[in-house]
Amino acid sequence: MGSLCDFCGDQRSLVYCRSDAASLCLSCDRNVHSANALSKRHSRTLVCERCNLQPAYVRCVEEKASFCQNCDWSAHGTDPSSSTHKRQSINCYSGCPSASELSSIWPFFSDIPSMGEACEQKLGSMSINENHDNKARVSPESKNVSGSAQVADLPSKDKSRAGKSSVTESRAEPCILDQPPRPSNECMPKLQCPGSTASALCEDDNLYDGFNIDDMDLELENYKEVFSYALNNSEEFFEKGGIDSLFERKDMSASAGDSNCRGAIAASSDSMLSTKTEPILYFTEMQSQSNVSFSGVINDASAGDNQECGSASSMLLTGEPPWCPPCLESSSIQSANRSNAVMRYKEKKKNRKFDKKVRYASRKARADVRKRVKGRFVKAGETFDYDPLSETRSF
DNA sequence: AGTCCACAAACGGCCACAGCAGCTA
DNA sequence: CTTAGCTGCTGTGGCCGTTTGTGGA
Repeated sequence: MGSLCDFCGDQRSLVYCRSDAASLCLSCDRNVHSANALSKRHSRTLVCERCNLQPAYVRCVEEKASFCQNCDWSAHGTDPSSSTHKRQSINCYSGCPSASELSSIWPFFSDIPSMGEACEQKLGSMSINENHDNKARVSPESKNVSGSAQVADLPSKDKSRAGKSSVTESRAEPCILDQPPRPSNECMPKLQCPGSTASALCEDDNLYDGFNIDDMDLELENYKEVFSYALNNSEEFFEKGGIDSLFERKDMSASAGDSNCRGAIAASSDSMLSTKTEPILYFTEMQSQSNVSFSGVINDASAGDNQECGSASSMLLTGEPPWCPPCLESSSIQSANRSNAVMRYKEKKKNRKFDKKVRYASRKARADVRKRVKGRFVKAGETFDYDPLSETRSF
């Protein structure tokens, strides 16, 4: 039996929203995410059926269960008998898909206990198109299944920019191994997947082991093009949850990959507009995510066990590029949304903890007892103004 | 609307030295 | 091939100067 819905506390939670860091039942999922344009962008996926805490990224055909990366590893990574289980990547979705649309996303949809039934009851008559009654919003939201269409809608200047970018060049083949390719469908909710690059990474148990700064540097030209937008349009960037999304993704990357990277990223998380490392990461994010949204139906394997990359998905995976023209909403709604977004960003930033990881405890132990002068280490035996042990001053 | 100022927060450098990797004899 | 010795690099925490961000006048 799974955990209960974080919203109603009554029904069993079935889907996980990374942006909200919440597990929801289908009914609440729809209620919550049909509230406004921003929430519609939230990327959701199935909740892990083992831990019921993390978003699932893979489904085991044999066990008919969805797993987050951690649980997948514990279930399949260590047991030779189960390691051969056939597994399918699980797609993310946004908007408010109907039951049939969910079935399209997840072929195993009806296998999920109580899912199909609940869905038919609660979502049967629903369609994602309902949520786009405002035609002004249709272009980026509901009509968007293939990212390339978005690119085509871009103003000429941005179009050329996008065209030059490797982002558009990397669109393409569906990357799901086990799932049959599906035709593009305008009624389908947006499917958010990381594309071939990211999925390849995630199919590997050593997530981001291949994380290579040098490789990214090769894309510096593109990075500049893309990142310059964030510099010039920082407010809109924030409105779309950009910084948070970026940070969370970076955090994931670092923790999953190189611990050295983590410190650098965490230390400079609030100055992303002024450092080199982060825009590179941002570009990488843009690139990999764009692969997804531009290629239509792809897996969301990049999510992996990353609990925190959800916002990245919510912003970038929706297929709406940061340079996308704003919707034709009333200015008051936009203003309110922006205020809310900025407020949420500040709140999250405030609560965020950069738990520095000490790699060498022995060095830390020494540093903790080392005498100092104005914070600087001094040679043994020399006068000091601060002794961590006695917290006294020698002069 | 644009400019200036004050304040707060964040950032980066500095220091000594144990431990580690790589190299040579 | 193994071992010892050497060299160069890394990382550790607190302080401080500089830079950046923010809000009010």
